[in-house]
Amino acid sequence: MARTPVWTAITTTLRGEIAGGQYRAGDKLPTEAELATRFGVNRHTVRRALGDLAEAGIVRARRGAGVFVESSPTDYPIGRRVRFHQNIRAAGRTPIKQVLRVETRLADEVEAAALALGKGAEVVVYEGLSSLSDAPVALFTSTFPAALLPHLGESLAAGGSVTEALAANGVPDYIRRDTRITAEAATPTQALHLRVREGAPVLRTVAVNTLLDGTPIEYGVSFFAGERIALTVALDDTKDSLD
Amino acid sequence: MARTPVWTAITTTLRGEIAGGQYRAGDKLPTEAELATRFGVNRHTVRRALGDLAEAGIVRARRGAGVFVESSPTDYPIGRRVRFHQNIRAAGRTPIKQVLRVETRLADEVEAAALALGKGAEVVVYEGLSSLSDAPVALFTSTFPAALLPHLGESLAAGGSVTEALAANGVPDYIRRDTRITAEAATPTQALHLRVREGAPVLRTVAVNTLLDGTPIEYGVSFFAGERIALTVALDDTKDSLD
DNA sequence: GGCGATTTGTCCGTATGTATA
DNA sequence: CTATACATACGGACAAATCGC
Repeated sequence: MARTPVWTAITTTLRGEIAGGQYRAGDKLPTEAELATRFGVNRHTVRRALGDLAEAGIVRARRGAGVFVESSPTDYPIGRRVRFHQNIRAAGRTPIKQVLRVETRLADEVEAAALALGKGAEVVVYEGLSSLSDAPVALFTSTFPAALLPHLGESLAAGGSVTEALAANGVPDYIRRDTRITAEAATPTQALHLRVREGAPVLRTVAVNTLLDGTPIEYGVSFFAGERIALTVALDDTKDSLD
Repeated sequence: MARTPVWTAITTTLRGEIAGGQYRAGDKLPTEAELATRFGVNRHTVRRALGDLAEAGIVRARRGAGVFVESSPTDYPIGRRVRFHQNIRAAGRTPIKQVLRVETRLADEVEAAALALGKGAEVVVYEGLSSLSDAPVALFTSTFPAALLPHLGESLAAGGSVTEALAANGVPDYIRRDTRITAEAATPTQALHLRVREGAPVLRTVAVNTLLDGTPIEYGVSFFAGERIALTVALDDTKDSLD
């Protein structure tokens, strides 16, 4: 059995702590000596791990100063009215949306169930890739009931945001009903689009958006590059019922 | 470059769709012929993939009837007042909590910042493993301010739930402030505890729980077996401000 | 219960690329 | 370099189990 080298474990641990938000962009990591003590290894072993992170552009070492976090994952808030573009622009970065496919076809069983459609109903399917400053972060597939939104396809193909396309089709507002989040290994196709290695961890979110009256309007499955994006669940401004 | 076999990709895709909730336990998958058409491969190739899922106990084939989902991931709701034990018991399953370590020590920088503590403050650290019907699902580390909860360590070591231990120490209620979710590859240690293969996708959640007045009371980092657990964010009963 | 359509299980064979001796 | 073995992938045929009418 091939044991994993110690430095690999250290790399993974530190990468995880940066991804998890313990250390944010600009933060200074503990000194090499401190890390060596913490992991119970020699300072050279820590350096091997830090070297890997530096090569990957995650940290940068400055002689005499310390090792600093270069890039930490982008926060992607999940909430009732989350809109990808608005959120990201608010964070001062430039979002890019690339349309991979827009088509109208019959709903499969899963889609029909999620959108509360009958058998044989048509859906508009929108597949795309969201990027941030040249780094792809999310691969998404959104499904809309074609009957409610007859001209949505053309609006989406134009390349704007989903919110805009929906607004142009008479849906001024919508809310997120629920979201399921799982972690998976990237398939080859996902790896290609998200520019991660095959088998790298990705976040899958499955969500249903509804009109204010509860009518399902969008069924979306998204895959996020797990180590570049942190989904945040903000529950600050909410009140819910008892336990 | 070693190409990945087609059947592997199909296995991963189907496993993901089951994990993502498209197909729930008891559901019937599309027929082999339908899947073959969908993926554009021969029926035998689909069978190879289904065979793998069957061997892993994820699906079960019944001749003449179809292929049915055997096990789908457990829902783990994230909300303001989420308690692991209560939730799971509500789902009719038996939760087990295993104490790996309870200690009191000085807070490191990250912990101090999260709990709004000064330098040199002491914290109670509780590390454990949550299981469900013999299957480990979450590896967690919770950190509490020792000053506010002087006897928490003993309560936790007794093995009850965190909610109970906090209640016994004068904290009748607490709420979750925010949660960050990322996907990572399992380290060897995590893989061992969660009984997944090394490098398997895990969900990392970082959360801060506070008293009703906003005082941070718990800083927790948990790792979930990504393909056995689906974090669900229910936003049904909430109202939040504008966009 | 019977019958036919559907669906999985098993067997035959063919071809191709890759790793190994 | 050749021979062999193995995994991948496709195609077809038929048996056996299941389900709906």
